[in-house]
Order: sequence, then C-alpha cells, then structure tokens
Amino acid sequence: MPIPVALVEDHATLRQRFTERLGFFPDVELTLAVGSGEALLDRLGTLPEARRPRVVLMDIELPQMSGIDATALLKRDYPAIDVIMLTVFEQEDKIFRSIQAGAVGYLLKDASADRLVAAILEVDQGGAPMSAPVARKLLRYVHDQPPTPAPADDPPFELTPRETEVLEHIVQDETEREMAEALHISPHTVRTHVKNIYKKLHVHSRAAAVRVALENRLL
Amino acid sequence: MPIPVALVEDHATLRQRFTERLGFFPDVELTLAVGSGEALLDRLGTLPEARRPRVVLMDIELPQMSGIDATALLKRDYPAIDVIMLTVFEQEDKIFRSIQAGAVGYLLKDASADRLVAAILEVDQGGAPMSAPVARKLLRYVHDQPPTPAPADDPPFELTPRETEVLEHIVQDETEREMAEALHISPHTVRTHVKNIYKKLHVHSRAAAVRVALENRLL
DNA sequence: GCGAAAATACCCGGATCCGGGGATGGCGCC
DNA sequence: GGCGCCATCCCCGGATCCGGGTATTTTCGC
Repeated sequence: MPIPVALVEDHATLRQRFTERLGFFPDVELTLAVGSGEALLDRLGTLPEARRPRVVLMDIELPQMSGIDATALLKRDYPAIDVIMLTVFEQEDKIFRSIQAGAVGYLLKDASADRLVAAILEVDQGGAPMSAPVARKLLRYVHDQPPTPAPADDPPFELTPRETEVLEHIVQDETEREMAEALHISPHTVRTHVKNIYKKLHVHSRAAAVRVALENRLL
Repeated sequence: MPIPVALVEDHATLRQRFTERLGFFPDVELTLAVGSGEALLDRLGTLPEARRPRVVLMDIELPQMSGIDATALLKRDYPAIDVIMLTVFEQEDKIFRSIQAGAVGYLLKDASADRLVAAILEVDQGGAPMSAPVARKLLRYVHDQPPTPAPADDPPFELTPRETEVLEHIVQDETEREMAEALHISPHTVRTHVKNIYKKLHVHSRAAAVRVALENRLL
C-alpha cells in the first residue's frame, strides 16, 4: 500500500515536476498537490480520514500563509500527519521555527527523487530526515540550552560528600577562611579539599571549578 | 590521509573488537585506544597537536569518570576534537546530556563497521550522525522548548565589546598575563578591564564573574 | 580486627588576584 | 571646542590562591 503524500508548492511547474518525480516510485503516491497552505487545509477538511495524506511536503516559502504557519495549523488539526519542509537553502532561524511548528523533516528542494522518497519512508517510520548541516545545527541548539539536570544517583566526578559541600561554598565565592568558619574546620583542611576537588575536576583554579560545576550541574 | 580516531572503552575485549573492525577501512585509523576518560585526557596531554585524534569514540558508561564528563572536559581542553558517543541502548536523558557535554554523534555499540566508519566520516565533515529515533527525539526537544526569543538589542550588563572579550578569556581561565598576550595589550590594561567588568557584574572575584557569565549566558 | 577511603591538619614558597587610585589618547556627539 | 565614553597604561600594597608535599585520625565496609 503506497504512502499517500500531499504537496504544497505555489509554482505550478514545480508541482508538476514533483508529481512526475514521485510517479516512478511504488512506495509513495502523490494524492494531493495544492498551491497554498490555505488550500491544503481546506482540502483536508473535505477528505475522510482514510483519504488523507500521511506525509506532507511543505514549501516553506508560500504566498500569504507561510509554510511554517501552515505547518502549525496542520499539526494542530491533524496531528497524525507528518510534515517535511522544503526549502531552496537552509536558514537557521527557519529550521528552528519549522521544527517548533511541528515539522519532522527538512529537505532542500533540489534533492534527488531517491532522497525525497527515502525521506518520506523514514518519516513514515518514525524517523526525522535531515541533512548533515541541519543535524549539526540541532545539536548546537541543544548544546546551547541550559544544562539538563543529571539524575541524582549519578556521582558526579566521584566527589566525596565533603568535597561537594566545599564546592558549593566555592561556587558561593567564599574565601577558604570563610569556608573554614562555615564548616567548622581548619582553613588547612579546606585547602586540602580544594586541591582534591581541582584534581578530580581536572582544573587549576576556582574559576574553572565553578565553570565545571555549573556546566555539569554538579550541585 | 586516514582520519586519526581514538577509542575510549573500558572492556579490553571490546577495544580489541573495535580495533579489528576499523582495521579494514583505509579512511580511518585507530591511533589510540584507552580504558578510561582519565587515561584519554592524560594521553592527549602528552601528544602534540599533529598527533591527536580528530574523532573520539566515547563509551558513555565508564567506571569513575563517565563518558559524558570525559566529553565535557575533552571539549573544554580540545574543542577541535569531535566526539561520538557509544551506548548499548538509547536513553533519552543521556542523549541530551551527551549533546550538552559537546558530543556531535550518538551510536549504538553494536552498529556495523560500515555504519561506524560512515559516522566518523560524517562527523569529520561537519555532520552529526544519529539514528532515526535519536533525530526524532532531538526534534521533539526543540519542538517542546519555548519559542526562541529574538536576541535582545540591549547588551547584557552593558559590557563593552572589549569587556565581553576579556570576560570570554576569564571564562577560559586565562591569567591576566595570558589575556594580555592573547589580546596584544598590557596586563595593566587587562587589569582595568577586569575591574570594570567586576563592577558591572557586581562581583568581586573572577570565579563569581564566571558564574554570572554562565548563569546569564553572557557569552 | 583490618584495610581503605575520607576527613582532618600542617608547612612552604611562588604566583596571581584584588581594590585603591591615578593618567592619556581616540572617537563620536552636542 | 567641550564632554562623555571607551580603550589604553601605570603603580602600590595587601590578600588570596595554588601546588608541592607531609602527616594523623576517623569512619566504614568486609
């Protein structure tokens, strides 16, 4: 049973080209090709569920309603339908807005027919086709987000309970004398704890220790 | 010229298996295989830049220092080296923590040798190899984040461009003398910039400055 | 009871940081 | 031309940090 696919592309000649390119593949069937997001939503409203596409190829640059806005509305009303964005070239801000609108794939318009069909199949099977640069951008986005807290059971950098306590005071920017008073121990003891912490974190200064602590959510 | 690759895997038999599997491919060369994150960092410290690996295959489950912690330290000290995480099965929380530690690839340990080498080549060319489920998880993460706000026109804490530059070097844990050399200015100049930065961030030490910079994402 | 790890404490000398202040020149704006 | 801001440079003295070690006691699991 071929996967029913819809295409949203405002240029008629390009719609024709896509129709021809997909026509040679038995695994997919272009059952709908429209020129705008509005038209897609209108048509979907008239189709019974069995006749709806499972995957939509959505041009990101559409007149009036953008492909991103159309994707958001589509996913709102038909969450089971997967959307692959089509664009001429990759723009980072639009990649993220597409994904946040609910697209699960992102392809260049001039991708080969093989590539297109492979993407449709991958999406239909729960994947998320994207080019290498797009994947790297996603990683960078996740990397730049605030750190995801680690499960508490994972002992971070093998710090002992007392070392963790000292590290907390380091992050609070206390001097070693102040730490000693707060913990009721000798400043010499604090010094030794600090040296051991530095060794475990592979750092050579309290500023670096603070950074590792915050970046790895040790506290 | 084959890509120099390092492997961090605590089980000797698995290290041997990886060595054998990669041995048949002329595009990559396993130049280093160690049993722990600590050992990797130690070895890297003794290697000149030309002899360092370009890609590291990092077992996520390592005794003592975890693969994630090792990745964070590795990226801090050797940002040009790419890391591919190896795991037995995909755990969502570790995927994200791996990426936030700086990994750019994520593979199952039982991936075929072809898949492994393809991933190494992809990473080396700026890609981010991942399985379909992992890609879908990334998309879901991005989708679930609050919409990305436009960058504020207001510079945070009113730091001047030069002060921001100095702050970056502070976060990199350089001494004031090192900063002076890097920026081609006098250490006295760096000192004045540092004092001005402290005043604007309302802190009294570089550790506190690092903390404010990281917590407020000033860089 | 034993061994290992953790916690504690101490010393030394060098390096760096910190905060107080001062100064000059360039640049853009009024 | 004057003003304010930015970037630059300098000096001083005190405080703190850092890394090299060493040692003893306490705690905990076996």
